[in-house]
Amino acid sequence: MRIGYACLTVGVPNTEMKTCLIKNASDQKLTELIKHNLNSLENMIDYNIDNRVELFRISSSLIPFGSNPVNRIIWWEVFEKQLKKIGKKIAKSGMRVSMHPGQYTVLNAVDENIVTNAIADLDYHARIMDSLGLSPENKIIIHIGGVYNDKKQAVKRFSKNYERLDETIKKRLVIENDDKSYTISDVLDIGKVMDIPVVFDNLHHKVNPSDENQPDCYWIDACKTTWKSRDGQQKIHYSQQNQEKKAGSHSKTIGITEFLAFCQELNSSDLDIMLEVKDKNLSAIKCINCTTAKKEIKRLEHEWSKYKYAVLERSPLDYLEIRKLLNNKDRYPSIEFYNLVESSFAKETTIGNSINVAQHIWGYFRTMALPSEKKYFLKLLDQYEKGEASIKKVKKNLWKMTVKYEQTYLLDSYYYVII
DNA sequence: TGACGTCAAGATCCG
DNA sequence: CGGATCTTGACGTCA
Repeated sequence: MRIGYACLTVGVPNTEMKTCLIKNASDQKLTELIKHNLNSLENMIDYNIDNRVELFRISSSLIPFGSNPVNRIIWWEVFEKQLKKIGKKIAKSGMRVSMHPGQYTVLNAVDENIVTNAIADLDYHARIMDSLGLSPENKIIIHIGGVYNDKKQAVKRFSKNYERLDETIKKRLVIENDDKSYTISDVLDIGKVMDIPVVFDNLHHKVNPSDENQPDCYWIDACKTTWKSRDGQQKIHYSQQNQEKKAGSHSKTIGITEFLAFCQELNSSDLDIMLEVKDKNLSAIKCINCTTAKKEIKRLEHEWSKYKYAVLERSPLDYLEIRKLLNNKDRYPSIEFYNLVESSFAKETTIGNSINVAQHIWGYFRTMALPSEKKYFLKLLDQYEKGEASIKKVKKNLWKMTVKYEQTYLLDSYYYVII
């Protein structure tokens, strides 16, 4: 089982995707942006390799306006070398990547212009995969599209337009159930007839269920038959409901207990699970650590080094509890560990806790900080205590110091990520 | 015509 | 002027 995350990596410097407004999209600007984004992608891939993340979705915004005529850069030639280099890293590490054009790429549209745009967009996505030199198991996932008051005709148009696609797209294309129009049984019907692999999305299914009432594992098994050996291991999308938002909204983090219960229900574990969740790589590593066969305590200790100050800010009790939990080096208490982290994140920070943690972190720079830096920090902290400055501002200052004085231990801390 | 979803760019406000 | 916060953009469907 491989578990991964989508598009962006949180808490890792130099992994941001840049873009611009279409009116500012000059050749020079676009070239700069592409160069920047490819560097970010390479950093994300490096991060994934270092952290044993073997499944990853590449953002569609890698090449700004990648399928818009405004972008006339022959990027696959200009950046051929770096693309090949990144692709080699991916393939060599055994990582599987994918891409997912958004809800606005509609292959079955009535308007021919929109269909042409959709095909151009799929061309663009396939070109990325091709220029990375990746095999057809690295998929491009789309939804069926609109209904236009006549699902039968709409499906027919999907099939017809699918046949117009180039082989380099077809060999990678995968279809997925959505949260509004096409249920998993709709998509399975299409996938079986047209020989297209089907991705099951559990949350879309919850929001837009099939008439046939069956548990998730039934549909996952049903989708399995659409995955041929040339397609690689079957993939699904997994997410949890954000309780504070409307149905279908992704949760901030993956609740580990709920995730493991889901995994328990699965009939087979030869499955790739793409998480769709706000905290991205954080949840991916959590789920990987709780399902891995390599139960090494040092993995949890490494996680703890990143989570500890964010936990301490919310709950000193949970902080002590986790420290105690990780004391025994013969155990691998991954589930208890993440349950405690989640439980602390459910609590609010207090001004007292935040000041305590900020002072603790200041301790890393105490000996090298300039008097002026110390004065500014103390002033900020005083303002924060009186409600005149935000904790964000305090953290920003501490981040600046962390970078300046190269405190590597703090550079990875989620203290700066989870605010 | 606006909501939907997503994220960063761009615009504007504030001290 | 720099930093913080609000608004816009880019895409297509549907109510």
